[in-house]
Amino acid sequence: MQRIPKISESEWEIMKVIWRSNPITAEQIVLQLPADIEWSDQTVRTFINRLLKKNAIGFEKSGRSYHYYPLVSEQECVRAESQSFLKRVFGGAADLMVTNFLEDGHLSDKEIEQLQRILMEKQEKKERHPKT
Amino acid sequence: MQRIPKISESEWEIMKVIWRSNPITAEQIVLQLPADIEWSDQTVRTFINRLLKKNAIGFEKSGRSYHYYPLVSEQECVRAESQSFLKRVFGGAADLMVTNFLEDGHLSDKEIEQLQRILMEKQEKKERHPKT
DNA sequence: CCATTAATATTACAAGTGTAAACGGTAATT
DNA sequence: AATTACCGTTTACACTTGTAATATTAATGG
Repeated sequence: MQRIPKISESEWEIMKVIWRSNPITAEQIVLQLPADIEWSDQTVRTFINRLLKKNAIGFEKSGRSYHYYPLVSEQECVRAESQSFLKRVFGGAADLMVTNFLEDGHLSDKEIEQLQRILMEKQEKKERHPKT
Repeated sequence: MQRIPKISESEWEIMKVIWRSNPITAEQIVLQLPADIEWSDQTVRTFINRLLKKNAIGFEKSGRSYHYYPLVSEQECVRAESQSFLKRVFGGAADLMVTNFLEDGHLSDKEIEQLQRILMEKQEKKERHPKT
């Protein structure tokens, strides 16, 4: 049983809501899903149930309804998905991927400047901690 | 019928081979798959067939065997997958994604320098073509 | 020309996904 | 107390994916 369960596209939407605020009831999850998602209540509950089965979330009973909370962190899920994506599409080469994003115009000028700041910081940090 | 078909993880492996060299026979595809992939011939042919059905590849008959070639470019598939990944995991925010890759230590120092060069170039280009 | 063989095409089958409806129990309402 | 309304659980069903085995067709060697 691997640490991080495989989370499907739809399930990601549920998880994002739960990570944002938890513990949370099924009803609230439905309400907090992005407006462009139009799933029936039942559908949402199905996804919640599958996430329970996968041990991606847990719950505590509270009277009539359950309050769900994550059992895996967003951090680790993002990392796992990123690795998988990276491997599938770029054969694992992270620099290739980032380069592609830069070249392919996914990023606005403002975003590019932001990145430059981050890179700068990283560089400085490196210089202050040589070979760490 | 959308332009870019959805290509599964296994199918990506096939596509990568076909993009690298085409037209190419099924036999050669089997041979050129990464060594760590151990699929039976039949499995590979199944994937090839599914890609045909999806119109991701085409073929020309040549005697006994077919020679396959891509009908969609790697560029557009990479772009589609990236968009999908971005939307699923980062809610579409490309800068968040790149930042995450930087922060999360996926990149070596050398790669980071490389990126800085690319950003630099982009910046320069922008300055030479103001508001283009 | 026909049998052999090699390559493609069809079929199989379980697990995962998207999308719900139906069922069941418990709490609230009449 | 009986009924309703709500919430979670079970069941459903078609499509995709991973992983092949089997069937069919076409080319090639005799």
